[in-house]
Amino acid sequence: MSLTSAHGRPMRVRMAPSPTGPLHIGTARTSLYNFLAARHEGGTFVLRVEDTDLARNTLEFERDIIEGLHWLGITWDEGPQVAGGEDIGPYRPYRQSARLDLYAPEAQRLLDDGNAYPCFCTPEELEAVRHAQERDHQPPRYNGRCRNLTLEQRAAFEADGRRAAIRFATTPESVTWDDLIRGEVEFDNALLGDFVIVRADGGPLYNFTAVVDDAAMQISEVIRGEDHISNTPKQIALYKALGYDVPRFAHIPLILNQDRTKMSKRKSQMDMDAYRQQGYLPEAMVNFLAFLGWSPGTQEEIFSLDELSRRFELARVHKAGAVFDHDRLDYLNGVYIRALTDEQLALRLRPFLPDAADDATILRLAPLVKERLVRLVDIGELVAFLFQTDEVVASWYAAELLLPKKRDASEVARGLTAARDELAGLTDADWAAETLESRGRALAEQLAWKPGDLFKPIRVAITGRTISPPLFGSMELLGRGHSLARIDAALGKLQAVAGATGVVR
RNA sequence: GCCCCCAUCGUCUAGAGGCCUAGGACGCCACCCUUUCAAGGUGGAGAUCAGGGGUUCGAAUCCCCUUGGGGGCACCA
Repeated sequence: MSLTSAHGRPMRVRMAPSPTGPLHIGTARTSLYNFLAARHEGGTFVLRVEDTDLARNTLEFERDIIEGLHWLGITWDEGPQVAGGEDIGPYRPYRQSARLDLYAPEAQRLLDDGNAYPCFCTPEELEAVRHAQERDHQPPRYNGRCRNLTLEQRAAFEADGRRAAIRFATTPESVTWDDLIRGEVEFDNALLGDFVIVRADGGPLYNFTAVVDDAAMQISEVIRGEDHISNTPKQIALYKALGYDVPRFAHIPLILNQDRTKMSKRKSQMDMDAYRQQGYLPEAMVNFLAFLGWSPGTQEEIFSLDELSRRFELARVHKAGAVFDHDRLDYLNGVYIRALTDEQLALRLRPFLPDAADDATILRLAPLVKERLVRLVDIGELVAFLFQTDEVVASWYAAELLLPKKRDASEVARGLTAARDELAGLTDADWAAETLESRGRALAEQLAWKPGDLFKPIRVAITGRTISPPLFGSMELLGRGHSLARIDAALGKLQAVAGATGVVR
């Protein structure tokens, strides 16, 4: 069943992030697609760190990217497994900063074959040309000034102290490739202009290093974002000039902001770590990301990473971009939270709760909040009442909040007092949700109140809010002493109001 | 400006000529359940398949044009 690549070998794909920023949604999604394609085909997934932009890349970002991918459950067969760590795999090293020596000979080969030439133009000169082209409504591209310099002219520039960049000499011809997702794509290289492959300071540039490395690492399929489509003709020209086999290309659709522009930091939350810190589960994130541009063709929508590996096919990836829909992510996160056992949920909740919360309490809490959590971080607000003093909780609400519709303060005070007396009769040992509920209901019936009317003031007294986890479970967790104290505090507040309006209890 | 890509409910999508008076999910609305909020259940609104031409007995599905949207045009990646 395993498909073979363009060259008859097993599939080898790669993800090549640049550690110039933290892991973002787009990188994660492209990594996921590469990972899934490799797993589906029984191929190899390579991680290569493209850190040639010395000015912008950092080890911290590399760590964020690697850890973020691992958090999602994405693993790779070759490449660094930890930031700054040792590379694994037969094509070591996998960090471009450690491969610098490999690019120079290839650039020299291009020079020797006449496929590249030194360019002495300064940034200012280039800028001037660009401006002139813009003014004349010409496409902005290199004018080829240095392409046919004589040896004397080159020597003169060098004597002048100028350092040359290396430009690739583009052949004006039409290139075509059969994109795995888009089908045949055609491009006229005459429009390209001679692009720089090595900077004047000797630093090799992206289009060049990517080609040299992908060839060296025997990459068979290049799966990357649609924003790279326009790099493809340049790279194909490089592959050919260097005498390498050209891999197959698959350009996946972009992830979009709400306004359908390419997802950007400005308009969307892009850092994966931010989602992690808010308590999005990696399972939900993976499921969500996978469907941004792919679907199995059925009505199923909940998939684990393993199931995705089994079902994912590049051929089913869409061409159109997909908007990142937070509502849907939230929904999926809820689905995955609800699917957790209490033990699993308790474990995941730990980092989102105060240190005062002990493991036993968290475990008892889990079933109470499971159906109410959208993100794990929401646990804080939901159970804050458990970790605050009775005084603080009392300060959260005004006495009016204790009153159900159509019941005044003195009535509620009466009901609450009855509840307090009833519950005070229970021992610590009897203080369990089931008992509390049956006593509460019996009392409501006795008073001829709707249960809800009696439970509302108790709820506010216990939790300080009108919205809370199930009342009796909450009281059980809070314990007898604090529960009774909080009801007393509520009664005190009612008294003040009733007193002010002249109503005697 | 030039080049390339794309186009089904607000959003994610099903759909590879007849099964489509276009299906599912999220979101939204209503009702049910219910101690609040959720969760769950039921139902509903929501897409003249961007528009126009073809091809065909028959088109969301194939072709062409138009329109709209996006991406790219660095000594960044």
